Amino acid sequence: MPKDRAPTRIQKKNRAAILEAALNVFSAHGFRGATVDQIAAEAGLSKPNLLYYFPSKEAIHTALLSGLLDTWLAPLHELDADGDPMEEILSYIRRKLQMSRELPRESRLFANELVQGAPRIHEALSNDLKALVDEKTAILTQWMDEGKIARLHPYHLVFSIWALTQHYADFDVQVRAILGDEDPFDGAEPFIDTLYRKLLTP
Amino acid sequence: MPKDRAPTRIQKKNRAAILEAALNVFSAHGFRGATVDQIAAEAGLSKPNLLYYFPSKEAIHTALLSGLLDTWLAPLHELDADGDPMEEILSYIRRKLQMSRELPRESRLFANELVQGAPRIHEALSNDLKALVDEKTAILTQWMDEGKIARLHPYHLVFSIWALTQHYADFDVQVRAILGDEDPFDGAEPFIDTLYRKLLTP
DNA sequence: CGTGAGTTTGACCAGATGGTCAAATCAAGA
DNA sequence: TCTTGATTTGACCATCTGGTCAAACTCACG
Repeated sequence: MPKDRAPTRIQKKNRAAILEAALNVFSAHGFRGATVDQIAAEAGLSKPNLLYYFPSKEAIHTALLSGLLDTWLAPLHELDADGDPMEEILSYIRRKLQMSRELPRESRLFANELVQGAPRIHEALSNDLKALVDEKTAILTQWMDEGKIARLHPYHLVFSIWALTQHYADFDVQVRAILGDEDPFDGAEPFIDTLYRKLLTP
Repeated sequence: MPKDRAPTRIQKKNRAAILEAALNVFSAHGFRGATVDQIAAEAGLSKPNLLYYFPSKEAIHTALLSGLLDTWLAPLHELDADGDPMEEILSYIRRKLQMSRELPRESRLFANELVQGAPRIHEALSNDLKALVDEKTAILTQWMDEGKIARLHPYHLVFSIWALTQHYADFDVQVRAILGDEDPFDGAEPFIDTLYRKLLTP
């Protein structure tokens, strides 16, 4: 195991390569379906060498998830209580949809974990995520109280945004099987935009 | 392997027990994460005995998926071109949501498969599912042409229904982590109902 | 009851998989 | 250049896992 001094050039490069490879493999096969050999091969390292940088498969997975959680929640963080309500929400949705488009592996990584009961991130859900959502739904509720947007169950409003945007990354195969050559996101963006404009208009 | 005559009493009982156990295990851990021993134990059989009824793990999975596909698509099948457009769509949505509530294991079984690229049901998606969706979106399009419901991209309308309803089964842990004790479906039903009333009203 | 088909199982196997270790190789600063 | 810590690897191990098989047991029916 590398000592915990300042990471060397090689350590930086290899750790990054491992996490990148792990993202590919874990998002495509889930934790149990991924093998250390596969990750090592994809990172261009031998298995013992990979295990020199991370003590176990579990450790790689954990590092990956916790490293990406911030990225994943960033769009919601940006929701600003002082902005225009409709614009704030719609641009949150656009950011979420863009993440599904540009970071589908990350979306599927979390989806895999969640579908199987989130054994490894249950804590983060009940703490960080819950806190963030509570903070932001308070803003939504205030906007509703002020009559700026339609009154709706704020938690379910958030769930609906997650569901509609992440669906395109998580169930990509299904979407494409039905749409054929059409780009999913070309149609999704205006559709979702229209949906929320109608829904949120008081 | 049992001969393919009329199945005996014991064959019926054991096959059913195996599929029930397999549904539990596959939906909770995915194909790769499930073990034959686990399924056998949960079905109350020894592993060799289980493999007397199904030739392989793969075969159990396939039997399960193809057996459930009809159930899974039934709500959409019922969408009736001759009914009242708004009522037809809303009751389709209610049926879908009810399935998420009552058959969450089935939902997660498919979710697991889809998130990982649907290696085992890709064909069914491109054939059966695609055909059914095409048939039903034709009805939706006609209703739009007649001005009975708002004009929207019909495929994305269907995707949105799947996303919003299945989200509650597939990502149950996350939803519950945020809602706490509140029953997810109590809030989801009126929310989704309101959403589609607003969205579909021309 | 006898019998043959249907059912069940303990013992076993081969390959996959996560992980270890000592030895070899490499890199960078003194 | 030399030394020392960082890096890499081949060989290896224990366990898990899907699957096999022959022998034993059970059941239904004549």
